[in-house]
Amino acid sequence: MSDRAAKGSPTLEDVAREAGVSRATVSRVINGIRNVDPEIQQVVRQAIADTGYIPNRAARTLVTRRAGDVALVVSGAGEEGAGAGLPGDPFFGRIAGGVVGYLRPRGMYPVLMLADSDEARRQVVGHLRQGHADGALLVSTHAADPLPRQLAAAGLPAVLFARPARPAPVSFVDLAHQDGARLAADHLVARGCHRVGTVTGPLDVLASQDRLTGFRDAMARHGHPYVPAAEGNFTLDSGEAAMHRLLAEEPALDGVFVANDLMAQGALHALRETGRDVPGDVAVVGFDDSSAALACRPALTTVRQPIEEMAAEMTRLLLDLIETPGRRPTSVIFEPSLVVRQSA
Amino acid sequence: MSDRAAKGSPTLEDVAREAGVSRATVSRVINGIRNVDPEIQQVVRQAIADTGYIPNRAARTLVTRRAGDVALVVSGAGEEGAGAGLPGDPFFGRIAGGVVGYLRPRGMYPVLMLADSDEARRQVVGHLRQGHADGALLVSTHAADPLPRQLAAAGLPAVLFARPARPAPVSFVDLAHQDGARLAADHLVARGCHRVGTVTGPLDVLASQDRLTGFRDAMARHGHPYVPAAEGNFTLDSGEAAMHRLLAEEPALDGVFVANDLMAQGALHALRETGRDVPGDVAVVGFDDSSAALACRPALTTVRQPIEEMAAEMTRLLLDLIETPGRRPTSVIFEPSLVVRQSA
DNA sequence: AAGGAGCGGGAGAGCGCTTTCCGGTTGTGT
DNA sequence: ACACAACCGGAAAGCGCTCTCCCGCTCCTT
Repeated sequence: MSDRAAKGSPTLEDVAREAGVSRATVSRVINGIRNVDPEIQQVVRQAIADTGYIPNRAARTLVTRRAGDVALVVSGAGEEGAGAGLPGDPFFGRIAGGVVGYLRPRGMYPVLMLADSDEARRQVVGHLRQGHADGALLVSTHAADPLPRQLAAAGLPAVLFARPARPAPVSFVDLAHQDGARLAADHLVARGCHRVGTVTGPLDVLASQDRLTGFRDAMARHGHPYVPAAEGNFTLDSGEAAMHRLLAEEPALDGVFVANDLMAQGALHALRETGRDVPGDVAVVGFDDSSAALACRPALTTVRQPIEEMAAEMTRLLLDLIETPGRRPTSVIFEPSLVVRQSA
Repeated sequence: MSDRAAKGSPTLEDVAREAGVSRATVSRVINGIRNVDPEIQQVVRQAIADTGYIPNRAARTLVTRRAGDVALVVSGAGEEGAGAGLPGDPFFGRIAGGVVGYLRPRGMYPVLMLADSDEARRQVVGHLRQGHADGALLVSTHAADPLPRQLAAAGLPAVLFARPARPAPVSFVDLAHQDGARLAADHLVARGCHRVGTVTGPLDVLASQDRLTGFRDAMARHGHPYVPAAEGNFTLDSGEAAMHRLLAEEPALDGVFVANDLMAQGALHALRETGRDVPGDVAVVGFDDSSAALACRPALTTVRQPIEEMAAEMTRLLLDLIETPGRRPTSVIFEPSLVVRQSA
């Protein structure tokens, strides 16, 4: 122990010598591959403990060609467009939480990468190919993100959060946005709202489109063929502005579905400014069940996305893909649920 | 090209053959170490381009004993205590943003690790020692986090975000919390507030203590020997409750300093509920300049922490430490600034 | 009783890279 | 001119691990 303390951490070789067996045997014990005499196993384990041996990841990766962790790529964050992306986006934290929650019990960790420019995307692909990670979890904030294709072209396993705008043979998880919108519509109608509008997200985002069409379809089924809509871009300010526009078009509005909670918070401000009571005069339903929903007064009734579970599933799919490279792309769609609070 | 396409990605050997030089020379060109004849360099670069060579990270790590990335460890997130930790904490996103911003130009990425239990902490230390990362950036949400010491004991380079509760020979970055509190006090006094109180963060957190004492000291210098305080735990609800308590003690309050924006948002709710106008009746100053500050109506006047810069500096310190192992611990303290909006 | 299947263990060949050591060439000082 | 240094490129030794062979043993089969 004293002699090898000088030469850095112990290696397999050291353990083997200590246990009086070969490197191969120690490796087998560690990796639980093939049968090894229980007695020898015991000796080896003792030797491992005695030497304080810790396997060297790089050496293992070199021969197995497995890095043993995955990349969590946030694409298109800082570029022009909606939310601030990574910073301040509570979404990101929840996704990361779900990913880490699934990975950790398996002794893996995500490598965080941002791809907010073409240059950055190139770098990300390059690093993945260097073996930094075995695959990528991709969260695109942009509709036309080229990264999914680039990853596919490089033959790198990848799973997306949200269906890609341009169809591609890639696995993904997503939410049944239309069903969520329907939940909101049903709730507003059940409350007795007659003049209902909606504040949408940026319409170049699929999720926004789905929420809008889902909402309109559901309202149509309830006998409301026309639903006024104002487009926002998922930020609080844009929600406030959109709400004002909606009120200008339909001053007698008594119910509104807002495509995310942050904009709903802005809508609440607009409603208060114009002297309307929520939920007395106007009922408001948000989307996401983010922390913003609880920060609102009145607290927001909202459509919940099970982000953490979705992130965990996304991770599961990726590990599957890494495990079985030939596997065909899969998609898993989650069902949203309505969380009723004070605003509607 | 055709023959080696079959056997996976090209290696140094392939490039060397293509360029008609030895592996060593190619390696030297790639790493820019020692002088290599410019002409040969050109040939090698061409060969690299032709073969589409990408260096294998594991092999490089194995011999250089450098992983080439760092861990971003969030410690004590899910455990009992204040904020939800990672999920939903906008802080985390901003820190991550600052870290990635500094790392990316250097071709590095952070590995995200959560340490929310003793078991998890053990795992984190283990993985770092396996060579997963060369050092750790540690964000502790808990006062008495054992991780800094464990890392130090394992001889792993580490830099903390925020001064550790128990003094330790570790580098860290922090904010001059007292100065921030003074900024708030000066502003409130300048506005003509006479009856001023404060909502503090959890007092087992150093930052909370500093903000409180800083605020009290500054108010004392302005001739206000006593400042009523109510303790919150950095959540919106706790801020609202604390504000109510403060109002009970001092109904004629005309100014309040709240130790973070989220609680300030709650305080705003309490003030509105009790029929007080902000800033007319009561001026409110928050802390952090987080996204919550902008979500408030009126928008929050707040003390800004340059989180991104702090995170970048933290990263710089860590890379320094990795570069020069013997280096002594350093600390860098950032100065806050006041962002004046509508609430005060 | 003899042949073969099955199993547990060791030897050793790499995985792809960096880096020391060496030899040959060219430049420099006296 | 000659010794010496500086410089550049190649050969080769690993870094620590996995995994394929291979060998010797036991045990079952016929």
